[in-house]
Amino acid sequence: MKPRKDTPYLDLFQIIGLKLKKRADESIKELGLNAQQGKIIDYIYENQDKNIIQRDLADRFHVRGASITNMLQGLEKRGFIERKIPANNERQKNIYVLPKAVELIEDFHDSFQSVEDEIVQALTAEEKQTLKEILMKINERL
Amino acid sequence: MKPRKDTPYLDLFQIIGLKLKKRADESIKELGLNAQQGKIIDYIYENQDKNIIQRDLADRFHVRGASITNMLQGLEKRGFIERKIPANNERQKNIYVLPKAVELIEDFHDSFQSVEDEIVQALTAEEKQTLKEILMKINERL
DNA sequence: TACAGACAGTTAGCCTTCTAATAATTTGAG
DNA sequence: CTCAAATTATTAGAAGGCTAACTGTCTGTA
Repeated sequence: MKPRKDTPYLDLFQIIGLKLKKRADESIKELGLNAQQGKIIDYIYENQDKNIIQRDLADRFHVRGASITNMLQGLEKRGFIERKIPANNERQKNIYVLPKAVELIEDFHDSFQSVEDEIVQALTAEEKQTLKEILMKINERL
Repeated sequence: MKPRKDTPYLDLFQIIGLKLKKRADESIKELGLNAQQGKIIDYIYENQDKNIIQRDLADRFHVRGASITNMLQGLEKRGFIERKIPANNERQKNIYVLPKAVELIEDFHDSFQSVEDEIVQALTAEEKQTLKEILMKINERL
């Protein structure tokens, strides 16, 4: 007899996603930011030499442009980043990390790395490899 | 040379989780609810004979009690559910699905099932099995 | 058995995301 | 070359999550 409802993959991804979000937020809370803000600062830092604009962040993090506007306004007000309108296109804003945020980036890496380790700690090397391949396959096709 | 930052599992889980949430919301939007509301109504329906209370929903869905209060107030106001204080404990509220919501449950199942299918469509039977085992292992230890 | 602490639920206020509408600028097709 | 359409960013307002503080009820221990 089949169960009336059976979506184990959807359920597992949702629950694991929620738990990871909470772990990640918790692990960098002491820095006065949340995980999403940490990820964004890190991404800006790694890419600020490529003239990234807000649109790029929205694409990379799968959120709407309006959400990026909100987030960056907050980070700018608190002195973590700055935005400059480039000379060649007045519609856009290039984004740069300020020293106050650069100081935190190593801490972000440590925090995210420790959450990463929690995910895979119980897996064998082979399981880790298999999992990564399958997740990439799913992500590509979704 | 190692990359300065490398959290592929955390990143993949976050991105896949976000994409799935959007797919699921989209797939039941026409019913006037979001995926979380659908999941909750479905769960109440399956368990209303077991005298579930709000605390149980908070645990099952990994959200705070206050969020459940909010959600259920909305669903009650719109006539999808009702809450009754049981005779033996005036602190609690038992939760029941009303006919207006029961009608939708088959549609929820179809919608969630189609998102489920999207997740695993590109996988072999063996990959599906392996993935489920690994996800369950990760979820248990998180 | 009385009452301190635990437990269930609610409220208020904050934060982050979303959609829809809007403004300003750039692009490209005719 | 021009102007309609596309692009980038912003705002306002709604929704849903959170924490902290609170009310009311129950429970167990001294």
